[in-house]
Amino acid sequence: MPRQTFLNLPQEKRTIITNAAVDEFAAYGFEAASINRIVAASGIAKGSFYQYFEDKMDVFRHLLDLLTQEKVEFFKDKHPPSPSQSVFDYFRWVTKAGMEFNSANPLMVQAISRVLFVEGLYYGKLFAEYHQMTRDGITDMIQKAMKQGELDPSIDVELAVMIIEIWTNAITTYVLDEGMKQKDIMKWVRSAKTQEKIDKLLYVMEYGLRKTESEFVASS
Amino acid sequence: MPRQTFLNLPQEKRTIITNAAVDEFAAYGFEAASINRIVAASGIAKGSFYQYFEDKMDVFRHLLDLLTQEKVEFFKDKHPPSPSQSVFDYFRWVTKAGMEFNSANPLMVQAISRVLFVEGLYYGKLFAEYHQMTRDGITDMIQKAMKQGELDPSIDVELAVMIIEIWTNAITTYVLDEGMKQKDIMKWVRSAKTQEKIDKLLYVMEYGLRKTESEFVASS
DNA sequence: CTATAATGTGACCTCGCGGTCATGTGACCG
DNA sequence: CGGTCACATGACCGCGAGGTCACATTATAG
Repeated sequence: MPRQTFLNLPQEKRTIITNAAVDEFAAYGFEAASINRIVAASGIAKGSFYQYFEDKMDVFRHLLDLLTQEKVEFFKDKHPPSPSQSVFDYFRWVTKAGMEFNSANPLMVQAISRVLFVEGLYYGKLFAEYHQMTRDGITDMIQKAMKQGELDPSIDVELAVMIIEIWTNAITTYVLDEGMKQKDIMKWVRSAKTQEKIDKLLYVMEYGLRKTESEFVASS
Repeated sequence: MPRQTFLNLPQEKRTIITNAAVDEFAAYGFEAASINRIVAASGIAKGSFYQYFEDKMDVFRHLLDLLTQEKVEFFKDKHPPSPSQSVFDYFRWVTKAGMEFNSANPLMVQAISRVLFVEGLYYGKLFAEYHQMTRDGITDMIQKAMKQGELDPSIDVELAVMIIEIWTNAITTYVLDEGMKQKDIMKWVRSAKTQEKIDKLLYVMEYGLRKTESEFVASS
């Protein structure tokens, strides 16, 4: 958690510092991110930085909190198109809303996901928590779908979770990597071509997953 | 390329140094890998290290060469089970043979893939080359399959390549991450349970991909 | 045995890192 | 006005990094 001193700062100054940190983490990841560069980019003294944050991890946590908060804010107004959707429709909706959010905050998302999923893979506790949360969410979704009779109950849940997780990460990575090359990432994300590509990806996944366990056993 | 001095070394010594480098890169990635630790683990002087290699990148390139060479060696004796396979059978075979190779050289593969795919994503030329090579290989495979009438020619090739690539990476990561937790990675990879899981993954992918473009358009 | 070339060595260099702290500054208050 | 308190500052610290180099050691050749 940032120190009180930071919270007392005028919002404008906080924003400058936050943005500098986002840029730095997005560009260099956690290990290689340099506090010297962050303070230089923010136009503050190094001593000030350490009046605001305990250490490097503390800034990063702050960014993570900000992102979470903004994501909650973003999804608060949105409602899934219809109450009794199929899981796949729901998942498609979540994916697309997520893409909208990511393209509205590309650098922020890139900074976080780079640290959490890339470096975190190798030395992270934060990552382990996040990872488990995601898996739990997906597991719930699948089990709910089974109870509603949308998915064959003999399906391998663990496997389905893995598949959905992989796809989610792959799509996020794709949107960030490809989208960042564009002049206007949001325009690119919303373009018919991109949307069609994502639809196809989801479709392939959905179609594969719909096959039941029994069918697999029978056909293999 | 390593210096001549290194090539003149007795093989045993070269192996010690190589292994130390593999351990280091596997444990820390490229940026955070320490030449001090490598020389300490190898029992050589730092000066000697710089008589063998130009710099840090040079050792890594050497490991990459070694891996490539060993992979070629490994696949040389193996033959795809039957000459006129379907692409999917062929792909399944490649995937499984790759898993065998990876579980025979887990640390080496982990070191390389960590640097190339994880860190390389963000600052790599080496990665870009490797990436393109993989994509080209997969593209060839798909186009060949189309000409042989195994795949609907209206399929989106670029999309299919993307899907196959994602799966390959996901499976490699899964095998390394999960397998490294086991006592005997090779035993784990060869176990019926693991094989079944991989079969299912490939099956989901295959089934989704088999749907033709036209069917997709019709159903969406 | 001597001359020469090839290897081995670790003290040393510079650099930038994360982090500290004594001191400066200015707004507010009695 | 003096005193206090929150905030600002940048010189400074220790560390470990990648990399160098003058010198010691060993192998080879005549």
